[in-house]
Amino acid sequence: MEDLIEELLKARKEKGFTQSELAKLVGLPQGHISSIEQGKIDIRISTLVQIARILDHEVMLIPRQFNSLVKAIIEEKEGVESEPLWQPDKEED
Amino acid sequence: MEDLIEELLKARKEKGFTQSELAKLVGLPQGHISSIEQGKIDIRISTLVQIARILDHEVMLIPRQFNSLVKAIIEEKEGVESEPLWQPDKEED
DNA sequence: TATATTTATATGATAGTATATATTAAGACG
DNA sequence: CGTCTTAATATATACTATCATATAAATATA
Repeated sequence: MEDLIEELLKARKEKGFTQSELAKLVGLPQGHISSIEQGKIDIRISTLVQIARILDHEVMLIPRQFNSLVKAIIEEKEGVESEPLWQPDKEED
Repeated sequence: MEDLIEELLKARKEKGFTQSELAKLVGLPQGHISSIEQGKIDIRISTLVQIARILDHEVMLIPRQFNSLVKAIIEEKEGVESEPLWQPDKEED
């Protein structure tokens, strides 16, 4: 859960936003961004989604079976050319 | 944001849990599950994460560029054999 | 030091949460 | 049919935490 917060912070820095800039874009007070990034509060979903969107991210529910695959994609862990990272489960009908 | 809630409901049904069963597993009152699934409240991250975990899901922040790919994987949209769904961006150093 | 920029804190209104209770739904059986 | 019982979902009220507004502290730069 703190991971999500860390990612928000990382994403903000990557986009070069200050807390105030992000706050204005999201429509929240800057103080909230501060509290959030310090892990002082347990924000609501709508707040998370709002911030994530401004930072070009989407909040998604990932079925556990796909966790590592999705993480690999996001972290762009390339290099493993030997076997495919993913192939569709044979479930046709 | 309501999508996330719908997915929680779908996941609960798929696992065959009642609201009470889920509530007990998560450690929340059943009434919360009810309110959540009715979309009456804007729950906190920790609550979302707790419920998701019990339902074998993980809450993740997906960079926008990977949205459709991740969705395709999750929805197991197989069949598109012609071109690869994903290949690593050439960013090797 | 003075000034500007960025981040952190304090306090009252709003909304999620905990506990308990009520409503609804479906079956069993006289 | 009627109502008894049990399971499943929904609501009511007190308590706690987020959120809004404002202010303070910290950091940097000249």
